[in-house]
Order: sequence, then C-alpha cells, then structure tokens
Amino acid sequence: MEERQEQNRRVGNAWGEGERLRQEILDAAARILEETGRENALSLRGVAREVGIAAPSIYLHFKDKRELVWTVLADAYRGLAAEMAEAGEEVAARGGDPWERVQATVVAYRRFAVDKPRRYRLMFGLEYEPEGRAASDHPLATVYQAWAAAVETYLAVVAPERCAEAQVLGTHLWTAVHGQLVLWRTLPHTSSESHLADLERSLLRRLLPAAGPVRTEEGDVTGPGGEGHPC
Amino acid sequence: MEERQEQNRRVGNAWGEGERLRQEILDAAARILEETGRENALSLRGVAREVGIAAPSIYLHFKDKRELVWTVLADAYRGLAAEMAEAGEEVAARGGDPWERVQATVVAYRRFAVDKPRRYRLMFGLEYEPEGRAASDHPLATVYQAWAAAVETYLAVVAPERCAEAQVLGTHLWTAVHGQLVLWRTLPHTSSESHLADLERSLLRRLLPAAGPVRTEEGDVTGPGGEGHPC
DNA sequence: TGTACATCAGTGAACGCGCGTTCACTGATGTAC
DNA sequence: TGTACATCAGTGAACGCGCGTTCACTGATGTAC
Repeated sequence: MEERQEQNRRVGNAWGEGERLRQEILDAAARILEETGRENALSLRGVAREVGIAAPSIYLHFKDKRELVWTVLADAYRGLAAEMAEAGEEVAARGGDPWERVQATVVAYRRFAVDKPRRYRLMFGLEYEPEGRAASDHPLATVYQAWAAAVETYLAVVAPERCAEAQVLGTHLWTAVHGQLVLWRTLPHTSSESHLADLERSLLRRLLPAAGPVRTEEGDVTGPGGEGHPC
Repeated sequence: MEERQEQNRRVGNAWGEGERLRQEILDAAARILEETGRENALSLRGVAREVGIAAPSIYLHFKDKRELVWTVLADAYRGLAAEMAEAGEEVAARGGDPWERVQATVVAYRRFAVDKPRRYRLMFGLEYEPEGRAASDHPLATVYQAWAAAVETYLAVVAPERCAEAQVLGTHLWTAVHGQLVLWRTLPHTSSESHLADLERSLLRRLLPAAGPVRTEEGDVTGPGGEGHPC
C-alpha cells in the first residue's frame, strides 16, 4: 500500500511468463523518459509506480538500478541509431539527393533530442558508466556508426576521393550537433527552434565538402539515390 | 553535532563582517566542484560541511539553494571567459600568430572542462535555470562573447572580408568543442586526451578559413599580434 | 563608568521527503505419486 | 483422481541514507542613557 493507488494485489504472471513483467518495466521506463513531469531522470520507485507494481518486484528482473538503467540506455541508443538510418533511407527511397539525405539524418537526430529531452539527457548526461563491458560494445557505438554511415553515403556520391574522412567528419558532425542541442536550451536569446535549425544547416554547409541543395560534380547523379563509388 | 567534526561552536564574525562567511561559502562551493569525490554536484549540506558550519547558516546569506547555485555559476562563467581571454592575450603578447592565438583560447576552454569536470558539468548540465532574470544578462553570455571575440580577432587578421561571420563561427566552434568534450568521456575507444586534442585541431582547421600554422595572405602580418583591419 | 537593551552572526534539533535495497512473506501454478 | 509439495511471481513493511528547509535558541558585540 505504501506506493500504490490500486488496493488489489497484482496477480502474478503464469509460469514461464515472468519475462512479461520485465518488458513492462522497460516500457514504463521509456514512457517516463518521454513525459515531462517528475524531475529525477529515472528512479526504481518511479518506474514501479508507472507499472503499478511494488518497487522490490523490479529486483526479480534486474540486479540493481544500474542494470536497469543500462538496459534502458542500450535500447535507447539502438533506437536513436535506427531512427537516423530510417530517415536517411526514406529520403533516398523517394528520390532525394545526397544533401537532403544527410540533412534528414541530422534532423532525425535533433527531433529525438528535442522531443524526448529527458531521454536524451539520460543518454548523454553521462551519469552512468557501463558495467565492466568491453569498450567496443558500448551501445553508443551504434550511434557513432549511424553518423559515420550517413557521412559516408554522402561522400560516396559527392566527393568519393574524400571517403577516408567519413569517420572524422561523422564525429565532428555528431559532437557539433550535440553541442548545439545542449547549449541551445541555455542560451535564451537564441532559443527558437527555427534558429536551431538554421545553425544546424550552417554547420553542415561548412563541414561537408561541396554542400548545397543541388550539386552534382558533372552531369547528373546516376539516378535517384544513386550510390556513386563505393567508399 | 549532527553534521560537524569539530565539537566547538563557531564564534560569529564581528559586526559588519557577516559578509565574510558568504565568501567562505562561495569558496567552499568552488572547492567542492574542483575535487573529485562526492557524487551530487552541489548540496547545501555538503557546502556547510566543507566550510565547517551548520547547514542553516547558509540561509543567512542566500535565500535558498537556487540562489547559492546561481551565484556560484555566475562566477564560474565569468572565470571561464576570463581564462579564455587571458590565454589568447598571453600568446599575442609573446608574438604568437593568429592561429596559435585561437588555438590557445580553445585549449584553455578544454583545460577548464577537463580539469574541473564537476564544475563544468554544473555549468553546462543545465539543471538550473536563471531566476527570472532577463535573458540578456544570463551569465553564459560572457562565455559566448569570449568565443565570438576569439574568432573575430582571428578573422580580422586572416580574412577581414569575412568578419561578419565571427558570431556564427564562434557559436559553431563553441558548441562543437563542447560536444567533443561531453561525448569524449563516453566514447571509450577514443578516450585518450591527445586524441581529443587532435579532434579539436581537425575541427578548427575545417571551420576556420585559411587555417594553418603559418598563413599570412601576402607579406607578413604587421607585427607580433598585429590587428589587421578592425572588424 | 555601569547597565539595560537592541542587533548581529550563527546553532542544534527536528520536519518530511524520496530514494535504493533487504527481508520474510503470500498465493497461484505446476508436478510426482 | 486426489493430495502433498516444489517452484514461480510478486508483495508489504521496514532499514538507513542524505537532502532542503524551518524553528526557536544562544552568545557576542555594539549603543543609549
């Protein structure tokens, strides 16, 4: 009764269905991170409240808070990377040029950060460290690869001879956009989102070679979404 | 006795000297933010512990926690901006070229962030919002101006015709470097500080026009630290 | 010069809060014989 | 087919913690007469 509104004890899941609650917990955590409202990024008690269970029940599925948070984070990183990739592919599918394609990827990133600020903060606020995993399978790597891939696809068409720079450029773009997003909220005189979008475009133009709405070296690209040289 | 090691009651400051404790409190807060160790960024009780006073004594000098934190932050922003400016001026004073000068400014920023990570995080973690002040005197503006000024000084010598871009470029540099610093701690495979410095240089070269260790349009600059056209 | 009193600077104890975590438990569902 | 028992899924109550803040207080220092 200490934590719950409903006075009925929850009936346990059937045998072998214990995993179901685990998923409910993860969903609730994701929901909390999307809603404004409570302050602290994520608390076990908060999650329990959201699911409608007693707080200790979480320990049936996660060793401790750290493990829960890391599971949530790993999902979140994968989700962000997926949204970026999808945005790019969608533009390519409907015949957008390479520039529109990188831009769509960047916009997808911004949307994620702006629409789910608490989630984004948990992901990049760096309060938690991975639990002894090897560095290489840090879930952030997925996001990193999404950026590198976006830039690589662009370079393959626009400036194949500079393909080697894809990783560095990807990193620059990512960190720069992240910095814009984080500082944006604090700089009050520039806080309109359209200004943020302008800054973003300005950054892209300066960092990417030969950037512009229409720009094919000579003659047309081989077709809508054509790939040019493989990198 | 609840909070303190010393069992002696502190003797109050003399009449009119009450402000002294105020300063001690701010100093202690700064000290806490420089040391590693305790976890939560800043707590009233933590500050009281550090000063060696009872926690309620803080209320003699600050309305509440928010006011204390904001005073600390305002100082911190000013301090960072000052360190950046000094670094640039020092290089100019000993005859460094414009490129070295911007770079020194950037390095000063990085040093601040890397050496005082807790402080930096409090400053840019965006957990607190200013207390109803006008946007324009948000203390962050000082830091923003330091970046714009650094870029302006550079452009004045190297590409005077592009002076108008100083503010935008300053913003790009700032947010990009900030992003590098924040993400750097999380990306384990690239965590050496020298790698961070490399990334930083690569970024500068790509964002600033005609960047390079030695680069004077034609003939020499007018002298050590010469100013070129005023922007 | 002495004394009553105002003011200043700071204190100890307590308040209620939400947190992560542990503990011994309850009750439903399956299995062995 | 019935019954004893193991297992699974989840609970309520409590622990100790640190936090921001309030409250009535203490004691030193100054001032008025």
